[in-house]
Amino acid sequence: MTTASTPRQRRSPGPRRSPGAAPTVVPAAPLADLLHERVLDWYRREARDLPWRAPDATPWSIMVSEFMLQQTPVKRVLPKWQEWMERWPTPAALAAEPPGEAIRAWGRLGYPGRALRLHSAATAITQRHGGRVPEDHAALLALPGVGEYTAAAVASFAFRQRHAVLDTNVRRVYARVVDGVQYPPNATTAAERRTAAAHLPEDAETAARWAVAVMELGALVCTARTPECARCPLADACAWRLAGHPPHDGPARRGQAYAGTDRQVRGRLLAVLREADGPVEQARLDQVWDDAVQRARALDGLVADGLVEPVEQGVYRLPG
DNA sequence: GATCCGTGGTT
DNA sequence: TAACCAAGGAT
Repeated sequence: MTTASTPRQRRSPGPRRSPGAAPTVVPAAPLADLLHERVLDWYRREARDLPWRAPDATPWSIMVSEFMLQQTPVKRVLPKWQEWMERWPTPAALAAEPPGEAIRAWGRLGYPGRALRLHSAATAITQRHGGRVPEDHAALLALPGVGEYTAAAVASFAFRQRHAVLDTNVRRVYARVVDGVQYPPNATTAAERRTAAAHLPEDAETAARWAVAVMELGALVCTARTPECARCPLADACAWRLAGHPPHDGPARRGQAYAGTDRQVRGRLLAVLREADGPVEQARLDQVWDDAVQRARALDGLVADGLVEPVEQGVYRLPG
């Protein structure tokens, strides 16, 4: 649900503190306004200088960054995003090439299905939206590979709309500051959406800055393992800190095994196809994994997912 | 709602 | 070192 049409909080034009003045009486302004000022001030000072946040970033470049950043760290995305923007500066440019080129250019970012969906999204944008990334939240959500988070992120970051942008960083900040727990639930809950909506600034532009600022706070200060509360602008208001940093209560979140899984096999198979110029013989694919049953299952899965295309019996390539 | 889907850096 | 973590999405 978008929060754009359901403003839940007033924004009273109460007296502002002079910049730099120490907070004296906290309840003077609504709590939310105080949090906003703190985080926005912090963001002004500490935000990373990321290219997709630059004034000349386009909605498309922002959307590409969001796809790449789905489960992949900023540091690894940066060089690949630069390459993509030079090669495919518009959705139409990407759509004009076969999907296999997107998969190849995705390199080792991981989850290559994202590359395929981004190519599909570029095609849809070119065909259905005149080559321009749609501003409408529902239209964004309808694009392949665009889910709740990405739709809100693009609408907020690119089009300055008022949406709750709930990523893992933001969820962690709210879990700590508001709920007083170390970690958010495994899956996003309705309660979390309500919390995020309730803390969203009224004004759209302010909401957009708040969205990226809270995310940045979670990424740089309120980190998963070793939060640096000493640097946190919300430290004195954080329920988790005030409660003495109680450890996560409940079952440990199960780590995702990788070694020996189909995913690892798929990764190796696709790596061979990515690095090859053209179609690849079965014999070359057979070398990446001993277990023939698992190997065949992984290859079938790649074909079923549209990441690999059978050319003829025993020959495969990236989709053309 | 649980599982699957890559890859590499950090602790 | 094994486990954890990283701007999620689809089924």
